[in-house]
Amino acid sequence: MAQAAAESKRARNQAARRERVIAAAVDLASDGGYDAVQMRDVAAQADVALGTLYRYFPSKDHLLIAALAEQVSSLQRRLLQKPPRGTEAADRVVDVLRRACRALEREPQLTAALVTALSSADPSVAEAKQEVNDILASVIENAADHDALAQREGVVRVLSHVWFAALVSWVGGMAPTGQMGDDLDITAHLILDR
Amino acid sequence: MAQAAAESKRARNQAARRERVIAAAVDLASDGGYDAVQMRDVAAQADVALGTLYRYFPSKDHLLIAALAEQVSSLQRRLLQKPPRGTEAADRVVDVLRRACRALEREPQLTAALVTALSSADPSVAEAKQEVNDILASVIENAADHDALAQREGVVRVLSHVWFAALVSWVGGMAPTGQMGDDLDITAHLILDR
DNA sequence: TTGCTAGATGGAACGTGTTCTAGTTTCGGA
DNA sequence: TCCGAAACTAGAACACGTTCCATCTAGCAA
Repeated sequence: MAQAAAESKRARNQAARRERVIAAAVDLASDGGYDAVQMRDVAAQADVALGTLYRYFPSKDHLLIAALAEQVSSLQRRLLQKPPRGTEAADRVVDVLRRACRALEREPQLTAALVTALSSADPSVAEAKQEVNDILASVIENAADHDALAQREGVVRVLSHVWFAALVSWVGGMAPTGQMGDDLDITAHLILDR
Repeated sequence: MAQAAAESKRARNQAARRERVIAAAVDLASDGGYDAVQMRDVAAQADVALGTLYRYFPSKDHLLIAALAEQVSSLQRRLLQKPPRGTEAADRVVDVLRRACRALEREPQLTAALVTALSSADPSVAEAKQEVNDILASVIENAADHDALAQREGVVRVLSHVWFAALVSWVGGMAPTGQMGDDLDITAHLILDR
C-alpha cells in the first residue's frame, strides 16, 4: 500500500482515537465541568469502548490532565506569536499571566474540570502534572527573559505556586473572577521589583 | 433534673457524636489516607448511623475539612504558648511555617487526606475552607507582628497560596519531604527582606 | 493471501460516596 | 408524667469510576 505518512496505519488510528477522546472530554467539560465528564459519556461521544478509553488513559484525572497539557501547549504556541509587552521583567511576566488568566476565566467550566484533575493527590498522575508545570515554568522564564532578579532560585517556583493556588481558589468559589490576575500581579511585583 | 453544664443534654450528645465522628475520620486517615476514610467505616467506628453522619457532615470533604479546622486551631493554640523566634519578621514567619510543615510531614497519610479534601472544587465547602484559610492568615500575621513590609497588601495572601500549593505538591508526590519548608522559606525572604 | 496477535468491543460487575425510606428512640415542654 | 417533634437507626438503592471478561477485528509479517 502507498504509505504517505511516516506512521503506520495503526499508529494513525490510535492517534485519532486519542484525539477524539480528548476532544470529547473537553466538550463535556466545557458545559458541566468535572462532574459532567463521565467516562461512559466520553467513550460514547468519542465512539470508543469504555475499556479502550481506559487503555489510553488509566483514569479520569489522567485524561483531563492530558487535555490540560494540550491546552497549555497551545497557550505556549500562541505566546510565541505574540510575545509579552513591557520593559520591566515584572511587567512582562504579569502580562503573560494575566492573559492566561483571562483565557481561563472565559471557560469557567472547562477550567474547573481541568484544575480539579490537576489537584488530584494520586501519585500516579504526578508525572503528567509535572509536564504541565514544566511548560508553565518555561512560559514564565521566557517572559522574564534573563532578567537578573528573576534568575534567583525559587522565583519561578513561587509564581507557579501562586498561580496554582489562585486557580484552585477561583474554581472553588473562594475568590471572585479577576482575583487570580490580581494575585499574580501582586506576587510578581513583590518579588521582581527592586 | 440537675443540669450542671450550660448546654442541654441533647446538645452535649450531639457535640459528643460530632467529636466521635471527627476522631474516627482522623484515625482512619492516619493510616490509609483519603481513600481509607470510607463513610461506612467512619460511621461504624464512631458508632453512628450512616444517615446521621451525613446529617452532621454533608459530604466526606466537609467532614475532613472540619477535621482540618480542628487541627489548625490546635496548631494556633500551641503557637500562642511558644511564640516564634527571630528578630526579623521574615525569620519569625519562616519559623512558624517550618514548624507547621514538620508537624504535617510527621503524619503524611493524615495530611494527604486533609489536603485532598481542602483541594476539593465543590463550592459548598468554600466556607469551610475559608475558615481554615482565615486561621492560617492570622497565624502568619501574628508571626509578622506588625512588621511594616508584611502589612503590604497581598503579602499574607501570597504566603497562604504558596503554603497551599506546596502542600498539594508534596501530597501528590511531586515534591520531596522538606521542600514545603524550603519553598516557604524562600518565599518569605523574597517578599519580606528589604 | 493468509494467519497471528495486539488491540478494540459491548456489557456485566464491583466499590464507595450519597440519597432515601421506614421504623424507633430521645428529650424538652406542657 | 406524657406527648410530639426532631433526631437516630438499619439498610436498601442509586450513580459513577473502575475492572474484568468473552468475543471480535484490523493490520502487520510471512
